[in-house]
Amino acid sequence: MGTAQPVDGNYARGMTPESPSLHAGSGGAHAATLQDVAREAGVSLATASRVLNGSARKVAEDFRERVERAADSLGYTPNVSAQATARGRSPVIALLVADIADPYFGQIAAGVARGADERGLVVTISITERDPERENRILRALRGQRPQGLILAASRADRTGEAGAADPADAELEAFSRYGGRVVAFGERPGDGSGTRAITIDNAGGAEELGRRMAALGYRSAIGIGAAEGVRTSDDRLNGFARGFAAGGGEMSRIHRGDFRRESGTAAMAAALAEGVEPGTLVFGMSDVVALGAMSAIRAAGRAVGADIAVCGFDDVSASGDVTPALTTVRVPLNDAGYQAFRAIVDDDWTQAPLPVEVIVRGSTPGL
Amino acid sequence: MGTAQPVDGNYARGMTPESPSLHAGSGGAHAATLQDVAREAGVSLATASRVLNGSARKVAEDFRERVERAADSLGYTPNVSAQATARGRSPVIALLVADIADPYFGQIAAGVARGADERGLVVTISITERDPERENRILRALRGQRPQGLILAASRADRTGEAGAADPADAELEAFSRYGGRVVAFGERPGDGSGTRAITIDNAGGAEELGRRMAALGYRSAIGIGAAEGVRTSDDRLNGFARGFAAGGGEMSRIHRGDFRRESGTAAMAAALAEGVEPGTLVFGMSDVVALGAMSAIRAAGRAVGADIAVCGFDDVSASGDVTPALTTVRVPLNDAGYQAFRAIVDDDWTQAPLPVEVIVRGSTPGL
DNA sequence: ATGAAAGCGCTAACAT
DNA sequence: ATGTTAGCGCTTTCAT
Repeated sequence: MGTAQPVDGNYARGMTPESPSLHAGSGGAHAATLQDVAREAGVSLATASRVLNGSARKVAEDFRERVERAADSLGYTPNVSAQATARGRSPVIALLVADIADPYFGQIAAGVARGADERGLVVTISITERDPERENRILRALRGQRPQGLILAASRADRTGEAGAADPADAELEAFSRYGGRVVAFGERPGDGSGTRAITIDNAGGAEELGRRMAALGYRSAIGIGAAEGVRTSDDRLNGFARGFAAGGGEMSRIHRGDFRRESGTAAMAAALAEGVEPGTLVFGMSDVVALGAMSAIRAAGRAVGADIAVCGFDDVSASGDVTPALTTVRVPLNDAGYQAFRAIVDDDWTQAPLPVEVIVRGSTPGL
Repeated sequence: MGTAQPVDGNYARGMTPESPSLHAGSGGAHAATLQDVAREAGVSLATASRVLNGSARKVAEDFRERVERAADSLGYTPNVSAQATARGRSPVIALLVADIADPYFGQIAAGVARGADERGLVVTISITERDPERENRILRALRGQRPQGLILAASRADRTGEAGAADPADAELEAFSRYGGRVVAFGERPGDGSGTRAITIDNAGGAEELGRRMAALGYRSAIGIGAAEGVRTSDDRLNGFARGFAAGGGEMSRIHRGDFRRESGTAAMAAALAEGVEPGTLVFGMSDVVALGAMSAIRAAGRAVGADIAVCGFDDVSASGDVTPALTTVRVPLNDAGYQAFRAIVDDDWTQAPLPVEVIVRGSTPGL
């Protein structure tokens, strides 16, 4: 146990679905079962099962062939649910994201999917919409799937835990790992005594370096745009940036808070502009998506991004390279991070491979 | 049959997972089963089952309460796989996309997920990477899940079918619908006598209108950037645009082909530039992602987007509004389209709701 | 090496 | 209204 197995031994065996018997039944026919295959091949259920799944070779060559031919001609595909109930474990990895249309999660999901495919695992995806209650509901329903693993991206997992504050989700997660499922969370989980594994991105370090570089460019005053206090990713990035920026002689004058959505960045920036923003000020959006929103607010206010108001973000989602001026940011290997999460689920002895972050200076932060 | 049912009657009943008995077993404990609940409640398996699932109320109030209390205290969650094997149908919708990190598919996926959540259905996601062989493999493996439905976004479904050319995937899809699953494809499927339902986006119409508008803006010469010939979405958009543009007195001089990826747009545009592009020329990228790639190639070549070389695209992904100049495009309600696909699966009597496309003129195509 | 048979957790007749 | 019981399709002892 622990090591994932292919959902289906014959995953790659080139069966031809257009075999005759497939076209037999019309209306509500039923898919061929193992029974059907066994009968057709004139062998027992057990033998058919042994052939069609990777159990150590114990079947005589001629039997094996008969079975394979039968399976082929019937267009047999193992019923995953049945396999799961029989085996007591199902070949699914459940992925929880806040919003799959957000490029940040899209990248992560792509990485997870890439890994899952390698192992013939199925990935299910659930959307939390950043609503904790919704997340709890989903978590509970997910447990019913008895997935091999659970990947929490952008959930309340990403919060600074108040010591002793019992999160109902915690119990749920514990139940998960107790029953053999592995839980992987993006961002450190505070009170995790349980088997939860964490995928950590060096948010603080990357942001600090960014802050330093921005100070070196000549910026001295910055406005931060972040999520609510207590959201770890946001806090780490904001604090890291402030530290690096201060080290270079700059100062983060104020922080406007919202959430991770683009509109939030727009609104925060609009608020900042309403209070007045000096030319030469630097705006640090805690994520590219938010920074992009801020850029649009800056333009909407008739100001210019760059020499007038500089902007930088974090993540390096693909849109960041497309805007003009292109957005200065910190590149995060999100796809790899997703892949890592997958590995954290399937590898018994897992240690996170480094996920190097890298500052990328572009036109949105010209030297002063 | 046909109408989807919630995966779990007690999906929303607020159970508290942190109940005592949950913490009983340590190591490889097993999740509470219906048996456990029935025993704890002192009722039969059948009664427990009846209570815990929505079957018409036939259970006395006190029994019902006893069962619910027991389920609650044991932290019971129905085993979805077991339910699926017993019921003969599983609560999953399988979504096939080319690349989940692509905003086009991300939006669609979000719409599908939104719908699935309404019905308590699970959505699994598979990545084809636009590789037909890979897609076939996935299709075959997916059949094993016996999903209620299959949503094909960006697959070879989106190809002009050569009459009689037997696509191996076709047989697979037919098998799907024969066995009760519903198949929904984005883009018309040519030879679909089978139960395949199609989500159609008015690519030709939207592109035609775009072409007209661009001609009205004064453009007379356009370069198209599209996918390989035979890819329906691309063809429809290219042809529609050419028609509208011609109607307004313009002419699409040449077409550079590639695929749907951003880099493909960059490469195609680079090729076009190498051949020489007159100022005042309009570039129509068959999708925003491709158009964005083209914009970057234009800049890389030291040319300017807008008055020098105008660019327009199709889809209105969110990045299109962020670039400067912002990209003129045709807005497609992708999220709604995904939701529609979901409905096409769960509604027996389904007819596609209109998915209005709308031309959005922005700075990348200034009037001449 | 092969087969018979007892589960896996749940549903759905069929009794009572 | 409740309980009994035979499946669902597959895996996996346990005999042979």
